[in-house]
Amino acid sequence: MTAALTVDLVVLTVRDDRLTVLVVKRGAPPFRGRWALPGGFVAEGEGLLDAAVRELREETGVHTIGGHLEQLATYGDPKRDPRGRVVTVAHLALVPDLPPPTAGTDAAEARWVEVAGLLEQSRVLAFDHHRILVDGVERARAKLEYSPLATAFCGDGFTIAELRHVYEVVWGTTLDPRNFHRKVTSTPGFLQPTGSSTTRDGGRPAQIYRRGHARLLHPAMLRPAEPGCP
Amino acid sequence: MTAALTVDLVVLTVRDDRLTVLVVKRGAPPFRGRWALPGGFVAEGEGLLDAAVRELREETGVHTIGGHLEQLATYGDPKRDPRGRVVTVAHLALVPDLPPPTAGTDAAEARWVEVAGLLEQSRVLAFDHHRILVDGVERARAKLEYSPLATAFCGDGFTIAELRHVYEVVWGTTLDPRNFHRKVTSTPGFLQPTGSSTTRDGGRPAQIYRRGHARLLHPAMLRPAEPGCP
DNA sequence: GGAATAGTGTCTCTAAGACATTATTCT
DNA sequence: AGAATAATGTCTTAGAGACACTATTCC
Repeated sequence: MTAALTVDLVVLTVRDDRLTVLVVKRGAPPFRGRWALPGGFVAEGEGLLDAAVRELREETGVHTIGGHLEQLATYGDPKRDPRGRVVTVAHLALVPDLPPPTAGTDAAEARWVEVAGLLEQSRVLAFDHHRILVDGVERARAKLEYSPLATAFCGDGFTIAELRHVYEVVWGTTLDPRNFHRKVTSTPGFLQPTGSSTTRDGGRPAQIYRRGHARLLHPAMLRPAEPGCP
Repeated sequence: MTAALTVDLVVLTVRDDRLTVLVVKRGAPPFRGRWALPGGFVAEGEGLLDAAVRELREETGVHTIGGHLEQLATYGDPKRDPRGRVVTVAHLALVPDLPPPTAGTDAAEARWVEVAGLLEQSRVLAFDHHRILVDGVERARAKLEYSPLATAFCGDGFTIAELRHVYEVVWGTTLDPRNFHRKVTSTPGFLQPTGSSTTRDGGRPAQIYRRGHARLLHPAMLRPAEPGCP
């Protein structure tokens, strides 16, 4: 069987103490005027990841430099698109806080929206994008546990407090600063000291780190158990 | 862009103390006569998971009852298929040891092959199926750590020794029987006692368990660290 | 000096790793 | 009785959680 092929993007960042996702207002039918995840058709002779990078740049002006981009999952329900058989390969991007996105060609408007609200209202996003968002957020939360990927939310250099803030916002919990400090500094390859430190008004300056070369955390940093789970 | 859409399957099982994968000998070009992962085109109006279930049954006679089937990843390199643009949604299936598969319509032959050998020889399988196999095996190994999915390799009722054997074969390690026993029986929801026990010649009978209702293990059962990793 | 933030130290408890012993069947 | 396999128990140690203190900057 032959199908139209698109990529969609769950682009997450941490802004103003909130986990936010990039959404665009659709400028063309179907779902014209509705909010949706950025995405679009894969071009001839174009790889899937390449298409995701291109769509992200074209439609929103966001570049993934310094961030992280990976394939999330593929959604191919026969009825997911009213136009016919459209299969989408969803991708997950984690990026540092960036200047407000600029809407591209296909999108009437692009903006950051708090994830929490979108997770509640399953009818806001077009197509099956609510499900894709749910899966993307869960993937991001899980990946923070066993990979150093939280650094993708930070800029090039960051402090341990900033990194901890990322964990707290993505997981929606609070973490003990001292135990967190011990954990991340004792995990080999997680962080790389730069030697420099912050300048700020009031308070001791903080060491600035870069992401290390580790790709997996051993042992993992588990998020606090859900209340009522055990 | 429009593309042909297929599903491919990494079907793993534990046979004769070996992790084995189901492969078929291709009965039609391209790669006619070469070994490949089972799979085929998605039908009109058919969901991706439905297509995977159907192909598994059609092409090999294997049914996934009692096992596990999930989406693995999607492979869409423009050059991955000489026929043109063919995007495949790979799936991962974990099944109990089953009677020898029967080749279906598209396949000249179907058989179980030890994974270890295929991982070494990256040129045996057609298309990019070696890469898909690598990803599938790694996914399976990782999932045993934080999910009770090893039970999918066992039949309906199984002993703790059988379950441990699955872990040992999939991970390629040996595990301490006593610590393993303590771990799986103390993790809530992992196992469900049936009350019955095995009958065998020589040796104390073993309790028979069924898979519990837990879908995630807390805390995870980590495989022994790779030598030279830390 | 005082406020603010960064970093270190200590105690406890859970759970994993290593290892010995007891229990229940069969021949 | 002896072989074979299942199940339980103990000691040690690594690491997470809870919590108090010291350090360095700015005003």
